[in-house]
Amino acid sequence: MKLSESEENYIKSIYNLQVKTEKVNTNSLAVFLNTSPASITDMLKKLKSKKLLEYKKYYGFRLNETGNTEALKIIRRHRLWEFFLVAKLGMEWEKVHDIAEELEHVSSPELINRLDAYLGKPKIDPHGDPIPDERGKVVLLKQKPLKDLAMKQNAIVSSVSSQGHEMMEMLNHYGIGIGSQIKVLKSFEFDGSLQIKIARKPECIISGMAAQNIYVYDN
Amino acid sequence: MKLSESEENYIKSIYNLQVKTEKVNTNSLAVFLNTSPASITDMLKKLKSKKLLEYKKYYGFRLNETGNTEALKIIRRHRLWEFFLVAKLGMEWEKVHDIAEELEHVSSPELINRLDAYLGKPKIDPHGDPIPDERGKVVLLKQKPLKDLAMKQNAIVSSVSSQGHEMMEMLNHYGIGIGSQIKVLKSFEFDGSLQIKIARKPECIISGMAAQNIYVYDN
DNA sequence: AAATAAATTTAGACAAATCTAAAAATAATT
DNA sequence: AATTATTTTTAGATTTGTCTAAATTTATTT
Ligand SMILES: [Mn+2]
Ligand SMILES: [Mn+2]
Ligand SMILES: [Mn+2]
Ligand SMILES: [Mn+2]
Repeated sequence: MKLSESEENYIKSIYNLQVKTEKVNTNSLAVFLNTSPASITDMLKKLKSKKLLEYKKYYGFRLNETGNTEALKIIRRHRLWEFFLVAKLGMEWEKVHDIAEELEHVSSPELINRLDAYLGKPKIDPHGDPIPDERGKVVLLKQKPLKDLAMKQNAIVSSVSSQGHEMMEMLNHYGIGIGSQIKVLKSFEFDGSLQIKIARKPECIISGMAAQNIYVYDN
Repeated sequence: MKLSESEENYIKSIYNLQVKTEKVNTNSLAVFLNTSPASITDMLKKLKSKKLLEYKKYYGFRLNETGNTEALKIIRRHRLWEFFLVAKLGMEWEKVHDIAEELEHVSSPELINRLDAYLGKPKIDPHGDPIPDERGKVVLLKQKPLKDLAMKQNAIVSSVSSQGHEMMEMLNHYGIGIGSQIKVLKSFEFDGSLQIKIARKPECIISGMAAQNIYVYDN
């Protein structure tokens, strides 16, 4: 299926919103894509006519099987490029998203499969998100927000839900990265803040908001 | 200067045509880009208004200094990606052009400079064409068509003017590649065909047309 | 120097992707 | 159950890049 760059961006965004909500609605996609709701409706019509999604007017929409497959291809490209940019070109974690946002639209299957092999068929991207394989299969980590981690339990930082510059800055400050060993020492009920220990780093305290946006898996 | 993908394709094509002719004309660019002459005129107006070229109606056009600089940036990206695809991903010479045609439009300077460094700041692309450096400087080889090479003179194949599948097939058949050592043993005036010797390959005869499209430099 | 041919530009149309403002449908309150 | 608020869709424009067909300009022949 040949898709325009815009169509691809919409499909990928719908996929990402779908993870959280059953049905996606016009306004949330408009906010996510930073466009007007009218533009969303226009594109929904097109995607529906291309049989990529289920869409009942006024009642939200959702990718169908075909749409999902397409979304996973785009996400695969996006995350492989992010991996490349960090692992091979040594770019910073926070800068790679925007570049991958463009690279993901170059859609030669041979290119992507060779890139995949060249990178050693990586399973997770620099933000800790899983990279779909050639058949569109993703290995989901059993991760949870740091705030739900049991006290004194050893865990590994697996991903962060916000991947912008601000998050990066904070993580760098605390010396937290994807793969860091982490343990919660104390939790303050008042504001949800946590006292934590990162392996080979001094103890520190992070906010409840941070604790909600950092994901870990049990070790 | 922020340029659309189309504008970039036009600029790059004009640059490439300029190498051969003093002024570029509407029809040749239309043929080159496989579009209608009317579309060319439309785009020329836009590029002129963006002060990227000199254009006198009915009398042809030419990139100005700014246009040239932009063209060289696009060509740099194109050729670096081609180099990457062949050198790192092991793709074939004939397949990389179309992919680079898309990759070249991803225009993060940091990306390109890191890619350049990662590749070891290569000077020529897989087709033998020079890669402009960060400042837009190109090192031009003193090359000439094989048909103009003196008899029995040792030379190196430096580039080929046609880079499609057909050329690739023929070169592969004869065992000719960029960098091959070559010598002309005999020239047949009747049709311009040449008897040649490639280092470590059997002698063979190539057509006058081939001899015109394979470039070499003296050794 | 006309007449004819070739190249180029203009006029007008169209598809894609977006927008704003107005209308319509659905949801939430009183 | 009305009224009000929110969400979503439609109507109508706009920009970009393209096209065909007609008009215009330049080049080439006779
Ligand atoms: Mn994108
Ligand atoms: Mn990512
Ligand atoms: Mn291109
Ligand atoms: Mn090349």
